[in-house]
Amino acid sequence: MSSKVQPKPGKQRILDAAERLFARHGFYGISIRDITEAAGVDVALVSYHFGNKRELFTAVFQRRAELLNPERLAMLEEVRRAALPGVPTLESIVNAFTHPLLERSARGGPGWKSYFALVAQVNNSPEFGPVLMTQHFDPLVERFIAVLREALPGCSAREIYWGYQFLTGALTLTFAETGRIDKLSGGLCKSADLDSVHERLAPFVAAGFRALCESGPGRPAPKPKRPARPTRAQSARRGVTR
Amino acid sequence: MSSKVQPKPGKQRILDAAERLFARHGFYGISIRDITEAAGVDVALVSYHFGNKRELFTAVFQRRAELLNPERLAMLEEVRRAALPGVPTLESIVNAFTHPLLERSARGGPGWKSYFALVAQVNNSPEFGPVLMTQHFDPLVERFIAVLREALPGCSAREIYWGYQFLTGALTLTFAETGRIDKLSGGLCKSADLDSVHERLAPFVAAGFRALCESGPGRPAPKPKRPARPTRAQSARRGVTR
DNA sequence: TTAAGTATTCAACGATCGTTGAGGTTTAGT
DNA sequence: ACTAAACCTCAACGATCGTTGAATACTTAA
Repeated sequence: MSSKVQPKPGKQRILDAAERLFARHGFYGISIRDITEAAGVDVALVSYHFGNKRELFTAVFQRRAELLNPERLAMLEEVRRAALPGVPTLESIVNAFTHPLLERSARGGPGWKSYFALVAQVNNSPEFGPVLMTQHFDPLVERFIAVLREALPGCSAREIYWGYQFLTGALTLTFAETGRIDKLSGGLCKSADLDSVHERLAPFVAAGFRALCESGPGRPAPKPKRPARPTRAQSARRGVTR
Repeated sequence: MSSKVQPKPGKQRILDAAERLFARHGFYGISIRDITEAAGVDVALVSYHFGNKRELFTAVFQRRAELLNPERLAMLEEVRRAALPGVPTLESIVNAFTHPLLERSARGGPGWKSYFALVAQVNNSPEFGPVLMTQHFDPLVERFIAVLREALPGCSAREIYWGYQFLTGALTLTFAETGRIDKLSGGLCKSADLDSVHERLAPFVAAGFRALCESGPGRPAPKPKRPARPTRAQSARRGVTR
């Protein structure tokens, strides 16, 4: 035949369709038949190529993580190297963590957008999050946190772990691109405008880290030791003006 | 009979079981039979009380939102009133937004924990997020953002909307309680330790808001107008040390 | 006590679910 | 051209899905 109807092989077509549909409706919200019909292949191909539905899910999750993490790691080490003999700025560290993601989400094509939306759902899922996120991202995150600790030498590890938690929460909700901020802002902000996120996320998170680490070496003033001069956090808890 | 086997009526038993199971496995990950078996009632009761599965889902989502939002709104107005004739601190505003949630998640019982985990999943879902979050939380959020704009008079609305996006992302991932931070930190941080979150989230987010709004009245330096004195965000984007 | 209305159970419907075994087609090596 | 492996289709399996109509139990008010 001179021209093939389906240029891509079935395995990739399945991965692409599964990525798009899983991202929208979750693992249980999409059937194997939904995926294979969207991919234009037979139902049995999923079992043939991936074993079962669950393994297809992890294959989708793994495919782009393997492309992403080496680049993020290299960028982190480059940031670290360029700062020698000092330590890199918080902004540059956070940027190394988020830039490869936001860049591909903005200009990497629809597959990347779907992938990050899928990561957002998985990250907030008690069922899949602990398994998949840990499996595919933990080594990278541990290295990232180690560099953060270098950049914040006086800061306790707990503050940094919580800061990372806030960072990844903000980042993944952005990736979900639910369009909610579009409605809330009356069109002023757009979920798909990842460049706007790119400009704002690193300064936001870096300032948050600094605020966490300014509160003290160990705990951030859990109980008021000096009632005459309350910290900002304590004032906030009582609803006091500044 | 002297003692009834099931003290609660079936409708509430269904809501409780659905809340717990939907929070863990999502809307499609749980069948009506899973729910009714956990509740100890017949399958047909879901259709009788709620119409269909989807309406049960929204009923679960709505039940505690109705209890929560008036309290959050009242706390926000109280914070605002106490600050007159000035404006409340960012910390106190964020606290009014998060305290009623974190307090109930920490000490409100297992039902509340499940509920917030469900909200976390819905918030990051392209399918359910725009519908349910908008429907049940938008009026509250709009009021919250209006007060934020009062507290940040020189700040553009876009910065505040993006800041709110980062806030709600960090908050909902915390509510998901996937246990991932427990593993990452080697037990140093605990997902269920909402008091630790409570101490840190408001300072983190408030500092982030200030950083966003310091970058300029309109846009936060999207293109370098003065290359001789780059902003922190631009340095971060290039991976430059400080 | 009776009647009305609400709450719950029972049994079953058609549809769709994930998976599989057998068989057919295409590709690659020799 | 032959073979073996890889790729894909077809048809069907049993299980489970959401939903429903009819029948039963319980509660409430007259």
